[in-house]
Parts: sequence; structure tokens; C-alpha cells
Amino acid sequence: MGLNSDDMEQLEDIVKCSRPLHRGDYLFRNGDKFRSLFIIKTGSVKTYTPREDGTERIIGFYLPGEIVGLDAIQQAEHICSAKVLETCATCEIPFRRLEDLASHLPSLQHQMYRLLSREIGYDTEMLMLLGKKSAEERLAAFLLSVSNSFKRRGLSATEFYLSMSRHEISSYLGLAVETISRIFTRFQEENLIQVERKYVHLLNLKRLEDIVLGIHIRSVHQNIEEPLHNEEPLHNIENSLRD
Amino acid sequence: MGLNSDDMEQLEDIVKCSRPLHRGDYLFRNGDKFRSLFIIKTGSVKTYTPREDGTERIIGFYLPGEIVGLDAIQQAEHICSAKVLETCATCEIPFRRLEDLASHLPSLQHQMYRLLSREIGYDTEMLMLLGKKSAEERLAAFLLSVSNSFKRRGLSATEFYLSMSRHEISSYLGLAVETISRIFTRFQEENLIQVERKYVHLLNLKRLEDIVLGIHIRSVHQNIEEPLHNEEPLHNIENSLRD
DNA sequence: AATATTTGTTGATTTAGATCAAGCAAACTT
DNA sequence: AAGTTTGCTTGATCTAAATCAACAAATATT
Repeated sequence: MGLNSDDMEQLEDIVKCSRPLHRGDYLFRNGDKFRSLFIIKTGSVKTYTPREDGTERIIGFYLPGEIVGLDAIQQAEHICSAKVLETCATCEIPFRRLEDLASHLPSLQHQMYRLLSREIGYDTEMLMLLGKKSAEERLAAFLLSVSNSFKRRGLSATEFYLSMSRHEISSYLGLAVETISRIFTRFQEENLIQVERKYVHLLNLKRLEDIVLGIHIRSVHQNIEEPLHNEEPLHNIENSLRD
Repeated sequence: MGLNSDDMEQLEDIVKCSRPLHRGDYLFRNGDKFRSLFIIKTGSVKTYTPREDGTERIIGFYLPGEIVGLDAIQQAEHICSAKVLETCATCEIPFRRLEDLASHLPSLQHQMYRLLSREIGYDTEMLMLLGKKSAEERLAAFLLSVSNSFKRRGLSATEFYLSMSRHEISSYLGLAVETISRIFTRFQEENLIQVERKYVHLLNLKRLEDIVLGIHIRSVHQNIEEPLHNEEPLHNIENSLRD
């Protein structure tokens, strides 16, 4: 991360690790004054804003290692709500104190910029996804981004539970629930994945990647391959921390 | 901006105002090493990445006062190309030196965070737009964001030339060119706007705003109203500079 | 000025995905 | 255990926007 142990200690001093939060708890709500960033240690969180029709529009999902709240610095208040999906351990970093500390620690400073810039990069990725990609491409990209997030945490990249509902996935990807459901079964029929409710087993990463890239071969069974190095739309702090 | 005149002087010292750039010139290209941020003084710029099929996917348009290059800090190289649409005067700010300067000037520091966070906010807005909005809603939002940008510059909010082609607009909004063209004429038929190629006259801002909000009344002629305070998907530095 | 090229508009047709509708399986209630 | 609610799947139908196709207007090229 580019910080020495002394710097690190100072950083740890300002970080508050809160008691576990449970499903449905809020990290913050739309309109709350911005005070802190939150690092997800375990569990998962969704962020969303209300839509005109009262339903919620999912902005993002946050898995362990990821950081929530970066959108609020400018407005000084949160522009979305962050709600716990699965019991979470989180660390809260008071932004004001982080800012002060960073001004004395150039390397922390630099990390902060990278963190923010990375968030922009992820958003840009997501923009590409929503801009012109098909439903299949979107769901494949989503599954791979979750997969990569788990892999980074040292967990299985191919077998995992999704903490979010079909409805939440559909909102995140800008599709209808029914479409998500249909594509899950279609992927299953093509032996790309195996699903049972929230449990997902990715059987053919290579093909899923090809789908994201827009390469669509009609139900040809291909071999499972390579670890791959693909960028993920989820907002991870990990890579930025180790430098 | 929260900086005193002495701070300001220091900032000005590192800013390089380059000779004018002409249509087709690049500020930077995809893959270039990241060195500087660019502020658009006059003219306009588009950013884009190549798509699988070789065509370009527009990421953003930048009008006077806006800042280009914030996406590249993390990767240390540009993830898109920035190409001049209309002859531009730009200021180049070497990022390394800006970072150094900011570490001595807490208020500049803070501005930097806000700037980056705002970019995230804009991207989030755009995500909402591309996620679930209709073609009409997208084009209306686009026109209003351009309008607001001109207004901020003290120019007419209702009459302006678009520096980008229909094709570029369609790519930006994730639609087909034909759709853009049709909606332009539809808006014209409904007396919402008056268009002639790149010249646009907004006749009914209120209705356009309503359309963005998803309120669709079948060809009812309403009154033109209010200045409005709406957030725009374009990436402006202005508001962040005056605090 | 004549020709070619690009850019924008309009119409006809197709299609991906939305919406509507129904049924089923899990998970809460009581 | 029976009933209720919620989440997921599947089928039928509809529709907004894409695609295909042609043409017109503007711009560039000779």
C-alpha cells in the first residue's frame, strides 16, 4: 500500500470497526450528511436510490474489501442509501480525519486519489455495459464480476451464493426480473452455469467471458479455461491498497 | 474556491495554457501514460473507447469549464481517447505537481476530492439514465444537460449549436442514430424544440424536464417556466471551483 | 461547377426484451 | 400443519427501439 508501519498505525487509529450489522440495517440513507467511508470486511451491501415510481434503483453491490460512500464527498450528503444484504462487519473511516491524515502522508494521499479515480473507472465500465450490451452480456459480466470479487478474497471463483435477489440484479443491470430469470435458465441449459436459487456454479468461465466480449456461438460446448485478468465493475479497494 | 490569492498564484504557476487545438486533435489517446488533467476553456471535446466492432463508444462530452482526464489517475494510463470536436483552448495541469501542491494547500486538497467525487456523481446519474430510461427521456436529459452547461457559462440556455454529430449523441446515449433523428423531429412536432441540423432552440424547458422525470403527456402544449436547479450529467468544474 | 462522401431524415420490418399472467416453491405466520 | 406472503420461473403477447433500406441535404474533393 506504500505506507510504512508507523503511517499504518496512524491510519488504524482513526478507523472505527463497528459491531456487526444485520440484513436490512443501513450504513447510511439517502440525504444523510456525509461523514464517513465504510469498508466492508464481511457480508454484503447494496446501494440504491428511489425511482419515480417508488421502487428502488440499485446503484451497486459491495462485497468484502470494497469501499462504500465515495459518491457523497462532493455533495456533502449521501445521494443513495446503503442497506445490508448479508450480515456485515464494517470499518468506518471518518472522512474529515482521513483527509487531515492524508495531508501529512503523501502516499495515503495518492491512494485516495487512486481510489476515487478507480470508482470512476468502474462506473465507466458499467456505463459501457448499460449503454449497448445485450441482456446476456450484462448478466455474464455481472456473474464474472462477482466471481472475481470472490477470487480476490481467496474464495472459490466458480461456486458461490449470491446475496442479492433476482429483482435486485435486474434493477442493477437495467433489465426486467423475468429476463434475468430466463437468462439464468438459458445459461444453465447451455451448461455455462448451474443455478439453484441463490447458489451459482460457473461451469465455463471462458465462454462467459466471450459472451461479455460479444462473441456469441450458438450452443457450442467449449472447454473451461484460464484464470483470466478481467476488470470488474464492482468497487474493490484491494488492488489499490497493495501497490 | 476557498483558496486565497497567494494559493491561487501557486496554482496558476503550474497550469500550462496550450495553443489552440483543432477539430480532430487529441488531448490524449487510449493507453497514453497519464500525466495531466485538462480544463476546457473554449470549444468542446469528446472522450471515447473503441468497441469490439471497431466503432467508437462515446463516454462523455466536455464543454467549457469542464475537466477531462479524471478517469486515468488509478490506472496511470488513459482508458479512453479525448478528441477535439470544436477548436479548443485548454489548460493543462500536470497531475504530479498538482498533487504536490495540494498536499500543502488543504483547501485545494479538499477541492480535488470534491472534483473526483462529483465525477462519480455524474457517472451515477448517467447510469440511471442508461439503466432504465426511454429514448425520449435520454435525449431530453441530454439536451437539458447541454443547456445547463451553456447557462452556467452565461450563454443562452435555450439556443445553441451542438458540436457533436447525431451519431456521437446516439453512441453517448446508447441508442441508434435513427432513433435520435426521429426523436428530434418528434420533439419538434410537439413544439418542445426547434432544430435545424446542429442548431437547437429549446422552446419548452419545463416539458423537457417533465419528460426526464418520466411524466409523459400526449402532445399537450404547456407553458415555459422557471430557471430550475437541475443536476447535469456533464462534468463541470465550475461549481466545485466557487465554493 | 460537377462529383463524391458524409451526415441526417424518413419509412418498413424485425426483434430483444418488457409487460402481463399464471403457477410453483420457499420462507414466514399462526 | 395449514395458510399467507414473497421470490422465482415459465409462457403468451406486446412494444420500443434496432435494423434495413432508401433518399436528401450538406460538405468535401476534383
